[in-house]
Amino acid sequence: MLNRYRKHSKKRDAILEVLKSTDTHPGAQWVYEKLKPVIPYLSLGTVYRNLNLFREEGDVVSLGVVNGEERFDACTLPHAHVVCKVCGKVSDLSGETLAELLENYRGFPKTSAFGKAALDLIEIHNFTIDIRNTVFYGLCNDCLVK
Amino acid sequence: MLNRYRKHSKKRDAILEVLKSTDTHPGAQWVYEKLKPVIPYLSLGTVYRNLNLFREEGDVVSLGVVNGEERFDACTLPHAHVVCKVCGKVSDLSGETLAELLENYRGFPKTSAFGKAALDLIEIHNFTIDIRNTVFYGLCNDCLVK
DNA sequence: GTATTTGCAAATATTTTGCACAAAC
DNA sequence: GTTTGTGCAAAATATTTGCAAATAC
Repeated sequence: MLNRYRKHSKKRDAILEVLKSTDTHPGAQWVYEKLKPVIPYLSLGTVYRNLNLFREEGDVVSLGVVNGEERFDACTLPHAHVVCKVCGKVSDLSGETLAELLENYRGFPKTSAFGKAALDLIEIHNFTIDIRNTVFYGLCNDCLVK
Repeated sequence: MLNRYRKHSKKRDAILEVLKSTDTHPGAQWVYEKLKPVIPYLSLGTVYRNLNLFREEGDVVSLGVVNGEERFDACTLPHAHVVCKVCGKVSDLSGETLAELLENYRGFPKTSAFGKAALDLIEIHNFTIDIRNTVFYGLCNDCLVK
């Protein structure tokens, strides 16, 4: 898409595109299985290499390892995530909801545009937090009733 | 310690003890290396098996995978964590600080004893969150200045 | 004596890497 | 034509598991 990469590659385009087409926050295997029927000469290694490239370039955000597999989000707007410990489902936490969580955090400037998702770094406990990598773990409603 | 396990084991005791003795939120390898000089006939598999047992029994909390390694906390009082993306350092987030974060979350009962760390499950976005597994990712001050 | 725990090594699962070939520019 | 990207297989890494021997009760 953008020309930040050294050379153009159809497979790289396809990998980013399929990531952007979903809100399931998938891992490498999912991307591979989704693309393999369309791009027969695709290898899993290429998916891994490009996912890492995207992360380094800031085109995707890693949500960490869920059930042994690293999960990614191609939406890089500042937002946190909630992860179900049982089924591994990952859902977005809207900037507005997060703002409600954080707007009264001591030291956080009340006048900031956080509620408008304009800020993604906050100071907390001597850590500079990237809110996009912040994960709340718990149980989704489906797994809770079981 | 407690008799919830089927049979007593000195090695199991030692593994839980060394976990409780530190605030570094270590992984299996760290526990193994710490104990190996003291308990020569200790195998890494035993550490893994007991860590999983502790987690199932609720004696330790998993903080998820940091730099490819699962990290644990033997303090099971409700508290969240902040993790440095670069060096992997894990720090505790006190119940009071977390309460500041959450006390104005819409729908969260203002009268609850959350600030006293008496509550560790919160409802958010259709997820029931276990705050002990909640992780804020970012940069610690040491890594930020570099 | 029976059931559980452990050492050890092999198996598993995910991700990374080396290298020859292909594609991009 | 040089540089970058990819397929493929092997390697690396963390964790789990099978099984016989050891330990707990």
